[in-house]
Amino acid sequence: MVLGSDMTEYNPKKIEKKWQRIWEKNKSFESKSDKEKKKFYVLEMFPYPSGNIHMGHLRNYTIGDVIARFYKTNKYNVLHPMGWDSFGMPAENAAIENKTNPKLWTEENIKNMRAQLQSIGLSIDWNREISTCSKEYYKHQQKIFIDLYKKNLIYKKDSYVNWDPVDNTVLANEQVIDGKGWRSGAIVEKRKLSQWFLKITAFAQELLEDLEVLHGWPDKVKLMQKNWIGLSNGVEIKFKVRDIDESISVFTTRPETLFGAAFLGLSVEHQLSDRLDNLEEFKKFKNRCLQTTDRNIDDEKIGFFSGLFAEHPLDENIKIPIYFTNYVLINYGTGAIFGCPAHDERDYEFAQNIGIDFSSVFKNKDSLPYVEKNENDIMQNSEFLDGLSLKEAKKLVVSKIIEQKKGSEKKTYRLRDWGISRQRYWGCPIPIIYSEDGEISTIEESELPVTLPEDIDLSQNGNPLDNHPTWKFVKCKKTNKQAIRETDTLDTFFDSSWYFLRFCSPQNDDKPFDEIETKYWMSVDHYIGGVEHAILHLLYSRFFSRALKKCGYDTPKEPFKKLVTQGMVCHETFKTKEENPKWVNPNNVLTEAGKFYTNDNGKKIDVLKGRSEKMSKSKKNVVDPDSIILKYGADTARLFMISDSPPERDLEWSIDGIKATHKYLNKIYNFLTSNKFNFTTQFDLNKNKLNNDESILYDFLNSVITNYTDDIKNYRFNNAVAKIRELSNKLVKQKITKTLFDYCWSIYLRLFAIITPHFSSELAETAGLKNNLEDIFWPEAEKTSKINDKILIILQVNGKKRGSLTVEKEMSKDDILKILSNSEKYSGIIDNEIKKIIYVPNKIVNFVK
RNA sequence: GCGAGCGUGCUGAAAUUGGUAAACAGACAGGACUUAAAAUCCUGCGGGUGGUAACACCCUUGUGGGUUCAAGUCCCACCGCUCGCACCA
Repeated sequence: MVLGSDMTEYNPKKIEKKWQRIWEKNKSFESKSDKEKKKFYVLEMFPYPSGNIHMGHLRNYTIGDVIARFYKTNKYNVLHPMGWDSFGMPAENAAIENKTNPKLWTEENIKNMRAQLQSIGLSIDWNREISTCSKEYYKHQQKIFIDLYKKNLIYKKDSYVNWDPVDNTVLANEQVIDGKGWRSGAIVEKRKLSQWFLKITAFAQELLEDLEVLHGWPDKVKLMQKNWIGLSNGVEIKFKVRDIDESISVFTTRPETLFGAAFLGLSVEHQLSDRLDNLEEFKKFKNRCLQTTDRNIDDEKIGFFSGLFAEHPLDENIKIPIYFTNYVLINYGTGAIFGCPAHDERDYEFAQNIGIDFSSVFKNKDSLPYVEKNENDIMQNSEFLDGLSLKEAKKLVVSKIIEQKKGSEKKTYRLRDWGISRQRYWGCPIPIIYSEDGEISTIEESELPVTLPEDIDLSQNGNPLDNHPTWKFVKCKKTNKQAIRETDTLDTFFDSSWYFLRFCSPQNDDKPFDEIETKYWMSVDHYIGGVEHAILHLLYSRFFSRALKKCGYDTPKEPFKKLVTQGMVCHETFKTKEENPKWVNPNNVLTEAGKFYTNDNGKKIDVLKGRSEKMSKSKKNVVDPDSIILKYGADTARLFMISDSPPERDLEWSIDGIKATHKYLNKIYNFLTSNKFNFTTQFDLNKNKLNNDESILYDFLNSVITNYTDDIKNYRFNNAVAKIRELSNKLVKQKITKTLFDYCWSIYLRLFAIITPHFSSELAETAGLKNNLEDIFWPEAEKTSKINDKILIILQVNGKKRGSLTVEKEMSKDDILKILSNSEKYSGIIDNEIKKIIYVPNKIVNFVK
């Protein structure tokens, strides 16, 4: 294209730097609490500083930024901070690999990623930046730990963990692959360790019930949390063990089948198993059960007879054998069940394996196992219940059990307490010491933080804090006795369960957060992040808010008012055709005659196109956002990220899409620099002076403002982009009066600025705007703007379109019929065969024949 | 196995409370400009029938049924895909 004399070329690199500097200099995005102003807290889930931002970050932060900028121009006091979830294993692993220190590695990464995020042009208040691995952050976290401990919301208990015998460390479930340690390859054992737990189950009911209040959350996420908490209503029943002074409690949701009990099944981790622990046979059995790390539904159900019998709670003459089994979970209910093989598939399978007799307790239901629950089924083989319906039997059994003090009604949750101990170095130290006499005490508040030692040796096996020559040895200040520090560190989910509170007063040295500030800013109005955090992080954060409240902090119960879960960024994948196919980077794939191949040192190798999958290093389909921003600019990248797919859906990455997006910005930039216009916020022309086409355009402009605003508010960014492109397509093509031209393009830039801020700011400045674009109030649509009062009515016969008619708005049915009968084209529609005419004003006339 | 969601052109998608299906894009094809290419601009782009043509008509939202004047949208069944949980007593 020949450049016009006045035209300047679109140079994103130059203008993006320029505007980022201006925003920084003007402190455009710093937020101060201003009680007079309405606040808006936009937060994206903070990143783990792995070294480089990826497309998922780019998408996440673009979405958040559009919202933050939208509310800012709508004159809200916006809080839009950023920080780093900077503790965690990757740093430790990288440190071992690169022979460096996790702290240095993390700090390097943060520096790099901060620069990358800044190059996107995000409207972030960088003054509020926090990092969870900094002393200034974890000092307060240790205080929170102590507060929770004092309120009995943190406790220590023995629990079985995944233990890697080679690396001498505990592994998280996701680090155990096929029963082996992900790094060492050693077979993972279950080992009993004393671990710290957070009592999240104390809030199970509340966390469940309050889901109903979360109107701004996707139903899907709420349902996932509901299922995760997993409430079931049932009865806890005590079975007396014969000959010894013990009883076993079991939980059941089907008390009406109590006379179908053929055995008691106990987890090998049930405390009663201690009695058999010196039996060599049993030890073997127990180990076998414990070794299967991921207890699989396909595992054969095995049992070990305890030698003991229980009494039936409602008939002491019935003797029930007690078995230890591998299919009863210690973590659910009481770790013991009564087995009813006739009416439970698992118990049925077990009874078959062991050879236990059983019979149906429902009349005419002899095809076993019969697991349906039909309220009208009639009982049999159940003593005093015989002849009653299931419904009646249930009621009667429960009342008898309660009456005879053999048990009570109970709610049970699937949710378990949250284990927060990690035998790792790179995490927040737990502020606890153990004196020589075994007493556990918390560190004095004045002595916080307990800092991590920097001179550590990561090359040894096991917990580096435990291995450190001096760190753990201390003297108890209170008793002057020798003591040892807790060497476990906290799970990083602990770090991220309250960071959104810290953002409200990130520099406060005295307290985790200043309650005047949190009172103003909390809750987070919009929280945006990946759906993979639907359960853990979000549930933990909800729990923390409640737990902190119990500790006397003034926090809202629900931290996140509205939750937006964005989809993944996907990209096409290619594989070689070998027997063990290798992934091939799409950039290295060429096409020829509809076939795909790649070049390997001059050799052509055929490859197969796979389906589009989430970008990942292992599938070699990653595209680095940095390179895209460098080549096409941040505005192109931002616009592409939100143009095509709605946020909650997966986004298909396409370089053609990026190119086309860039082409569009280029086109508008060139057009507006060669067709000079003056930026204006006012339309000072008598609307009656507009010609017909112009008044249609003016109406359209107002409809764009309305719809675009609505779309942005509701995260329909792809629709918003479609509207604004429609507007610019019209404006580029149509010849219009200068005043209207100026006004329309000014509106365009104001609307578009939240998506492409550098681009819009630059063009607005070129057009003579002296202030900052983001300080101008969001445009408002003129509600009375319908200069053009015509409307399109669709004509249908039997619901099928037969034509259309342009009429005055709100025209009556009779008037429309009159027009139709006078019309040459449509008079034929109206004949004697019409049975009925359906008229929907301003929309449709349907003739039913 | 249980629970949830989704199936619309070659592709990403759009379609307020049921009311013009395919907006806005991408890919592709043709044309203009050019020695040529790139860039840019213009045109076409779900399928079919008839017509030289403007145009007219028919079909089309995974499959089959239903409700309704009217169904992509609501209801039932089936098929397919995706996600979450998974021995939860």
